[in-house]
Amino acid sequence: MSPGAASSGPGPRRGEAARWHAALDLLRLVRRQPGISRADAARALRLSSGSATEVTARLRTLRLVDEAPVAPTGRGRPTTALHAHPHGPIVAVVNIRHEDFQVAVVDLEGDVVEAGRGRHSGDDPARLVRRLRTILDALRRTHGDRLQAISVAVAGTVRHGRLVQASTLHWRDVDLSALQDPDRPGLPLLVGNDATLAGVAEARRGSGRDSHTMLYLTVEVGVGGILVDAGTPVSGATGAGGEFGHLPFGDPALACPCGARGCWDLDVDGRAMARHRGDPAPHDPWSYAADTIARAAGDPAAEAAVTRCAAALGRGVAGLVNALDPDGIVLGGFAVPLHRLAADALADGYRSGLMAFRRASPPPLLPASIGEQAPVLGAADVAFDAFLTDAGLAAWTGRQTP
Amino acid sequence: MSPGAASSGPGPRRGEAARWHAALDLLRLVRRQPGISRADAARALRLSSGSATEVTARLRTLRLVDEAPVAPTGRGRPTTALHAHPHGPIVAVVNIRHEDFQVAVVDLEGDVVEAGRGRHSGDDPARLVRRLRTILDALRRTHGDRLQAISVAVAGTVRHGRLVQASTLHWRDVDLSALQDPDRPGLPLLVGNDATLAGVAEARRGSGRDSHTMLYLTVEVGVGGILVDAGTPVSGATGAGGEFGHLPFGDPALACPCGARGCWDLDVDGRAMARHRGDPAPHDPWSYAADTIARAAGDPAAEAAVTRCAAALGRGVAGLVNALDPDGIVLGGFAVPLHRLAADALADGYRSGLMAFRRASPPPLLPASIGEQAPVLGAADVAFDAFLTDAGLAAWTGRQTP
DNA sequence: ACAATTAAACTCGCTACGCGAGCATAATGC
DNA sequence: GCATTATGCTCGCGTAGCGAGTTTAATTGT
Repeated sequence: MSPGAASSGPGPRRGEAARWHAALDLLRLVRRQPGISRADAARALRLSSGSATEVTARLRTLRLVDEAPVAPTGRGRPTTALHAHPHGPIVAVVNIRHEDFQVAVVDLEGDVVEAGRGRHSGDDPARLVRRLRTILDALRRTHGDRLQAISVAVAGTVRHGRLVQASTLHWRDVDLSALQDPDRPGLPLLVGNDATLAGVAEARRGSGRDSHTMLYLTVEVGVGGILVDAGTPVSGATGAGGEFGHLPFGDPALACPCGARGCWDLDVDGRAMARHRGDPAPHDPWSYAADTIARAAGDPAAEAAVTRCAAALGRGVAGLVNALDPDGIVLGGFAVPLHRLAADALADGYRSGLMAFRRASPPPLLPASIGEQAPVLGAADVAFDAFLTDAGLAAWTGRQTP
Repeated sequence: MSPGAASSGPGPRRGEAARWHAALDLLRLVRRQPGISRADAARALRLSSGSATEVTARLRTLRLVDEAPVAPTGRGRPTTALHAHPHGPIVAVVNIRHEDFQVAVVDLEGDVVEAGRGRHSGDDPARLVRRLRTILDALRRTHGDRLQAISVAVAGTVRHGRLVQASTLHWRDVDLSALQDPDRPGLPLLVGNDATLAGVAEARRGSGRDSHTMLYLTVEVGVGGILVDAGTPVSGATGAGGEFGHLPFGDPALACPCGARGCWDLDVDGRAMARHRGDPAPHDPWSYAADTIARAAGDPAAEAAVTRCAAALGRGVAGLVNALDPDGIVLGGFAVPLHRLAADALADGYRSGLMAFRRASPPPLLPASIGEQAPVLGAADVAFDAFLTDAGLAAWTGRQTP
């Protein structure tokens, strides 16, 4: 595959696309910096003031951006602030987690305009899918044509939009295409791994904001994450990239439920803590890890288990830094308390695992800053990435795509 | 960092850029498919025949493309084949290896129009740099303004265009910016790791041609490589990505010269073979590996050493597939004979290290198909990537970049 | 040999984007 | 109140790309 391949597939023709080029750039900018002034936007996009007038006027009548007066800051004619239009495009987001789910409606600015949640038993994926369909149908009815995509984050491995493995959910090979709306067959349905999407959100809006290449790592049951390069997740050919927990950093004698041996997963989560404390393998490694971390302050065995996991985490992170060369590492899930409670062990494992030339200025380890909403915001981000293209805008403006 | 960031830096203004958009796309297409017919190109770029006429005419007068008549294949007016212009832009490429170097001049099509090579003692990087400067100066004099970039591939770790570590060359922190031409200070100088650039060439023109996300791995002294996603190398924040050999897949008791422990490097190359054969650590692991591989046919100890290295290679590849999700793996260097001589051991290590859901259709292991020229062609590829931009084209057409 | 057919290149008027220059407007500062 | 400053608006101009019609160079059939 080569970059710069011309789109020979369906989509608007060249001239059409060129005409909307500046408009697209402006929308992307507004999404990245909501409330940016029109004057600043014109400078950033290198548009003349005449063109800026023309483009914003066009986008206003299309209900894509809204212009609000802004309190004057200095001399000169005051400018206006650009925002998502109150009746502009929105995406519906679902985040399927271990025992519950979140639903949200997000606008172009990344604002959550509507949010809900619910619990699920987890034993019947088909039932959950039906339930989510009902909720999404209701959203479609209230929001109508404003809805431009459905984006799903799920706690499991996703390939080509299919959930192929979800160990914490005890699901295998669940087809989520039933979430598609039959009344709007063209409506894009995007499916992604929750850690991948959380990483996207952290890279664009969270602790990874200033990194060019950010490595996101989260420990729950095992290790998940993603490398986000210039805002784009490196999720491989099928979308299943980022399963860093199944790199063989650990003891080859230990078999992983994934089918391989010596997986890093087994060295950093509740299962590792149980081994270190001499307990049998826990049924619920997540709760076991939470419990061990809670006890670490007073209980020496728990503290030692936490320390050993932190060291294993640090060593693995160092290996990934050697291989992938990020300039920022963002930690989520249990990696945050591991980092807090055993900073020295983690830093030692990290430093000593780095190639010597990297030790002068190793990339910083930062705790995630978005929290529970991260997968939701990341899912909205990738959905708007897909919308803010020639084809997506063509659909909104009513132009047909041949 | 977010994608779609508008270029607020220097470069041609928007209107200028838009005007050359189709021309750029056509040049990129000609580079990817030299000799493509004008009619096919117009279809691929979705240009009307009128626009195609206009664009090609413009590019012809600018000495960027050349049109040659083509033997008619069927009915209808025969079309013309698009090629790099014989007086069009070229890049100078240098590949610095262990004991020798290659120099080449490559055109837009990827054809090597001039090639040379030389040996170097390796003990004095400054002397080599001076020598290369002389050669590059001569190239500049013969080719004049046709020269659009200098692109350097080097057998070592590169960060921000600086060579920070080259263990086989026994160099540390060499500044290659002296290769810059003082008479043409604007001439871009690009520096990259040789395995990274070989991976780019394999992904675009070699065995990885049909992969979307290709993992390139080469064994020489240690393991190098790169993940190439949609033609773009994922080389991290500073350009030092792809050092997969320094992932801790191996025995933590073994110290690696890089400063870390348990590096994969130590399990797959000549050093590993020496351990397995009970020999002391070789001074020249490359030659030791070559020798062991040569003996593997008859010598059981050598054969066993090769088999163990192949198994270690397979296990590591599986881990990388789990983490990065490529759809094609291209093997270079000693990985090719390891794969040939111990196919079963490699395949067993590979299969058993994969997550279960990947085993149904694991990405294929393919030998590299370009060979020695791969770093040179890859270096030319990235140089032309940089040239085929608004700014690069502006420089060629004589427009000034504000 | 000479049409008929076919695919591609060329010509030309049309539309719309973005530019730039000039003008209008709304704030600050003296 | 008036100069200053930053911004938005108007309008003529240049150019890309389209599309429809025309021309050209090959094959295919009689």
